[in-house]
Amino acid sequence: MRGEATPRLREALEDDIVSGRLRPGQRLDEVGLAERFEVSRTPIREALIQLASSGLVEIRPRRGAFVVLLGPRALIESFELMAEIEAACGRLAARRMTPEDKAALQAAHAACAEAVQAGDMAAYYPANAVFHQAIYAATANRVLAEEARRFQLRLQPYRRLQLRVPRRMDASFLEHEAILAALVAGDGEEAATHLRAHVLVQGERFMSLLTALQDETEDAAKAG
Amino acid sequence: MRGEATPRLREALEDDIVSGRLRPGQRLDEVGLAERFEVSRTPIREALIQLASSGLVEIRPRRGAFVVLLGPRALIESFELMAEIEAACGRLAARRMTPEDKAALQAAHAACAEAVQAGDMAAYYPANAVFHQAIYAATANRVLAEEARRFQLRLQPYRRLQLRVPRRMDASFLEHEAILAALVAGDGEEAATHLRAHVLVQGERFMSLLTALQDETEDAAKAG
DNA sequence: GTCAACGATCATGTATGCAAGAATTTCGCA
DNA sequence: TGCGAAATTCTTGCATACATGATCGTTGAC
Repeated sequence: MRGEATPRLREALEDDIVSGRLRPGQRLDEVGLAERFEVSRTPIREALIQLASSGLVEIRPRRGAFVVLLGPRALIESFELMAEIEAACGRLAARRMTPEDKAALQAAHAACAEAVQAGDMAAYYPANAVFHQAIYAATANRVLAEEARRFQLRLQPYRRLQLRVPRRMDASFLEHEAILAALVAGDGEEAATHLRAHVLVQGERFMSLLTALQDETEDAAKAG
Repeated sequence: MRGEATPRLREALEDDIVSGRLRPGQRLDEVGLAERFEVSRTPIREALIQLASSGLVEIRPRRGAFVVLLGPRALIESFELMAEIEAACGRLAARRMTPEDKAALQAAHAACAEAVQAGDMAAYYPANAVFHQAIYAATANRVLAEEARRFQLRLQPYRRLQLRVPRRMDASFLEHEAILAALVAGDGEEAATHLRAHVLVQGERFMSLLTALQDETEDAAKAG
């Protein structure tokens, strides 16, 4: 294996976490990972440190690395921050969008529309991510775009659960319509407001889902 | 050698960079640092990776670690992002400030006032940082506050140069007054607007200063 | 029978060793 | 004397070795 190992490991682990193959709270054993990826512990450790800095992993000194498990409070706060970042992206994107940016955004929106009409949630979520990334790109601010992408990744493991919220996809798509309209019209404040609400409502829906799941778990615990 | 070395090294290097003892663009030799701190290369590498993730250091594969030197474009973009983050902090803080938060903010403002009256720039800059941190704390959102602090650190090496901008301190203090008033009045949008402008103007002043310095450097290069 | 303390076991944190790529210097040639 | 190429040197990236602190099981006391 010639290429650099650490970046490859970071991406692989990142993908495992974001895709849900590694669950929040799960312990990441250095030796185990080293064996699995057929490298020594050193690049594993370096990858884990990077993931910790990007917020996907938590390293407790002398106790090991764990896939970050955001508590209810941290989740609310994270969605709130994400909402503000997205709002900022919308503000700036509305003012600076090039025709190419608009075309890319509309294409992403069309892909979302297709997924909605097909009722295909599995297709909607990546399309949704692309839609938002198109907004990031249109800000003409790479630092901001990178920050937005970081947080998108960070919340990805939790967003996945939203698949279980009924009719969320249709609502999301309607919100996208309003966002797109504001952006195309060049109305930054309007775009910011819609985007903020769009992300916040996701967070709220998610929190209710979470409490519901916790109740289920508690009931199961009591029953078992 | 007691306690963990890596966190200590990270903090030490962070401090060196933020304080300006290590200049942007400077190379960070692993062996040299290992000797200086009397540890092996391993914890040095881990500290550097962490600093890279927090944006203070850039690691170029096989070429070493360097104190991040933000180009003009990245600087503008970073200040723009910082402006949006601070604006978001203001929006939320205005709505959620407790009496304790207000007291802390007013105390920080008073410390700034003292520095201004004394004409003491060296005292004003830390006081200014405390003022902004008081706003972060008042958001009641630790994730957001942490993010704001990260970027404050990241831009610190560049802000220092602003000491040379004449009358910036007085202008900054007047802007603080408007921000404080909006926050105490609970007007989130007003606070956000003032904070955004406050940070953006810093960025703009800084950019003009930077181009001036570059001209000087070029002249010196031509002359030398 | 329960709890606490001690010891064995294991994982992490750090040090050291080694190989491959980058930087530098020197040597050859024009 | 100036430029280019090869070889040397140096540094990074990864592997391995070792020590310290955590975890878990066992044993003993109450």
